[in-house]
Amino acid sequence: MPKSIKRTYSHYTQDACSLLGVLIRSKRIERKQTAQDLAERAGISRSLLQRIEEGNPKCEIGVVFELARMVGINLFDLDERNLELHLEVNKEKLTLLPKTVHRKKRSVRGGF
Amino acid sequence: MPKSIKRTYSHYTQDACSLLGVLIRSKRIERKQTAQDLAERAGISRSLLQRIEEGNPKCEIGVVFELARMVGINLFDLDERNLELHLEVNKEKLTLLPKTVHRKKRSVRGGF
DNA sequence: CCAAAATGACTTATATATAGAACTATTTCG
DNA sequence: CGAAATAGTTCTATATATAAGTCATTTTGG
Repeated sequence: MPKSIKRTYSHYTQDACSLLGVLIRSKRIERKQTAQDLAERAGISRSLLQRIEEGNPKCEIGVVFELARMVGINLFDLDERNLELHLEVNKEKLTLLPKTVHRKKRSVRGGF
Repeated sequence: MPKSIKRTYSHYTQDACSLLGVLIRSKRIERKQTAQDLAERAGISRSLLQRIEEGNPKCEIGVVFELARMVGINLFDLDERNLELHLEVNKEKLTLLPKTVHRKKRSVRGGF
C-alpha cells in the first residue's frame, strides 16, 4: 500500500528532465510536427506530451525515451548500434562484480 | 479516462532503460551499498529499485534520474553545472523557433 | 487583419505504478 | 561449512499518472 508521498527532485534531476523536454519540443517544431500528431504517433495523449515537454519528472521513462527517439535525439549520444554494444559491455562488467553486498549500511551516524 | 493500453517500446528504448539500470546496479555494488539502503535513501521501495535496475521502462523518469545521480552517474555526460548551461542554451534556442506549427500532419498516406 | 488551427490550462474517471509485506533462494564471510 | 544477510519473487491495496475531454488563448498563414 503506497503511502502518500511528496517526492522531491534534485536540481540536477529537474534540469535533466527539462532538457529532454525542451529538446523534444525543439526537434518536433523543427520537423514542423504538431503536438497532436506526435502524440498520436507515439500512442499517447496530447496532455501527456505536454507534461513531458514541460519537463515533468512524473512520467514513464519509457515514453520519454520513445519520444526522444522519434524526433531524432540520440540518448547518451549513442546511436542504436552503439547503445546496444555499450549495454552488452556493462552487462558483462556486472557479472564480474559480487552478487550481493554485505553490511555497510553507510547509515546511523556513519555519514559520508 | 485512460483506455487500457498495451504499450510497446522500441529496441532502442528498452536498451536505454536497461543500460541505466545496469549502470545504477554496478555503481551501487561498487560502492558496497545495499539495495535496501539505496532505496531508503532515495525514498523509494526496494521493489521499485529492483524494477529500475532490471530496466523496466514503466517507472518515473524522475526517480530513475535521481538514483543515477545518487550513485554518481553523469546523465548526458554532463556534470551539474554543464547540464544547467546546456538547458539554458536550448531554452533560448526554443524561443527562436515558431510557437506553433501548422498543418503537416505528415499523416494519411503522407508517409515519410 | 482574420479565420482556422495549435497550444495552454484546466478537470475527471480509470488504468496502473508503487509501497509494503511475506516468503524463498542465493550469496557472502567468519 | 553454516548462519546471517541480501536479493529474487509474488501479491495486494492504494496513491497517482494518464486519456480524454472542454474551454480559453495564442499563433500563424492567407
